[in-house]
Amino acid sequence: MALPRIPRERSLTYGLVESLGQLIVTGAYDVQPFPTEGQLSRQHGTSRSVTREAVKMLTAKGLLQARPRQGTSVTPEAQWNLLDPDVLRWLLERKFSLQLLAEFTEMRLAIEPAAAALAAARADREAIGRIREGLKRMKAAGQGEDEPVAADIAFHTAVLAATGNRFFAQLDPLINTALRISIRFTNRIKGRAAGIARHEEVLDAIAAGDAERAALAMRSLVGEVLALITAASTQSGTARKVARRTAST
Amino acid sequence: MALPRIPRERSLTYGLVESLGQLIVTGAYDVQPFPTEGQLSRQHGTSRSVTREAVKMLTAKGLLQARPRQGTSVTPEAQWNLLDPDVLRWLLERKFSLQLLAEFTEMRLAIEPAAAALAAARADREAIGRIREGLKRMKAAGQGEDEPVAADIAFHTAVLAATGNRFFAQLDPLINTALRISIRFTNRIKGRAAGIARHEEVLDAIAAGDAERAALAMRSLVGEVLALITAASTQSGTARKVARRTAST
DNA sequence: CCGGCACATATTATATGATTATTAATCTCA
DNA sequence: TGAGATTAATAATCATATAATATGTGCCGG
Repeated sequence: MALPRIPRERSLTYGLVESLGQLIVTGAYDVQPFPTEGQLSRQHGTSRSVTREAVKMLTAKGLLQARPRQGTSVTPEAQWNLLDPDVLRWLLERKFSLQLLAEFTEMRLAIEPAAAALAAARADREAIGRIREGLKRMKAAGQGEDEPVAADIAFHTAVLAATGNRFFAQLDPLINTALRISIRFTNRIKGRAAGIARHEEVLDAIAAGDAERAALAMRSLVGEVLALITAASTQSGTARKVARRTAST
Repeated sequence: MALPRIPRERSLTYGLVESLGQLIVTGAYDVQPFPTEGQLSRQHGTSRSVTREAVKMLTAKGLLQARPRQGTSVTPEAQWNLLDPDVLRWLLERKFSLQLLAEFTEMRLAIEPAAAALAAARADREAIGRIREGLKRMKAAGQGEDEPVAADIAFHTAVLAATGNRFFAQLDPLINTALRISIRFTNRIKGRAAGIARHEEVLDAIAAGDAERAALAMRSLVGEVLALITAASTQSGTARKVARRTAST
């Protein structure tokens, strides 16, 4: 069997993109002006080529803008491409806020029920099989840390893929990232048993080709998550605790 | 009054990103292998710095990947970041397909009703004012080419902004691009009078704070567009005509 | 005191050439 | 035949130089 090709993605440039991306989203450059190319190079011990290429990548993601004489600067947050997986990841991992997680979950609440409905309408056998597989993994998973999370993610990924719609599928990495954070968070509050039952409901409806029921089931599933999040953002004690825990990861 | 600052965005690098992006999405490199850095530089008359930085930007958008000895290559289409405004624009403008437009509209059908509901629930006076303004512009607009389109886009933009949710707002440039194409297309088929009435319905519901009605109204609005598109993709005559017209723009 | 205009200047943009690191492909030898 | 060494192609990185471009800044005339 073919060896799982190891993607490098660990060049100086990519490393710098990661570092800078995280620094930017955490607001490190909100007070001090963004350094010039030369300063950046010196600070990170990279040549100007590497620096420039990293800056260009961040520009492509909407985080930076550069003009001669004026220098490079962080773009206003409204222009950041939140739908870029890297940007969302940096934000959720490095500048966690219940507000942001809630807003993203609001979008999930729009997307995932529709995805379930599309999957049910499409009724692709193979795709449904993969959803079922995800659910099985959830049931089989012990109380460890990693596997239950991976299984849950596999379930949602499979639903998105089953839509046969490239844009829904494209949301997968975003939802993955948010789920990882989200699960870490909701697990604190309630057990997983009820969750599995709800997931089962979604699968049943999709397998039965009942789009409407699938959408409703998925809506209640995601809606519950959103409810937990918004509830927590009022009782700020929990919120702060999670924020701290996440930031330190 | 402050002069409208002219964004440059017309450097060699950005120009090359545009050219290459369009070439890539149109499948120009599906048969021949992607050129090496040196070849690219010669072909486009740019230095290697510019070439490399453009390639890096396209890498950030998921269109390219590069490894030593193996060279640069176009990533499989599934990995393209369709949610990047540039990528979507290149695809819709240079490689128009009813299939893609339909898939995007399916996503709009998930997003926009939810956005309308959120806007209604939020009931931000000022934001609703901007929606109303968009509608007024639609009514006032003559039969010219540009203004009605701009007004329609302003309406949808205002609704997305009124959600107060950054992710919904982030979808704005994508929906703008798709709308421009979409309108160009649906106008061929039916007049605009009915459209205005539907838009009015959405505004009324939002202004009344009736989330459910707002969602329903928006759903029927977008649903109609989707119906037109899917209907057209069966009778391929129209489809081909639009495709040609779009490609030549 | 004010407004406009030329100009110096800091910074990014572009160009060029050389060197290094990586890795697919090839070759060698047991 | 297969494992290990070698080769070669290519991106990655570095270093340096020149060009383009805004943005103050100061001068001048009113």
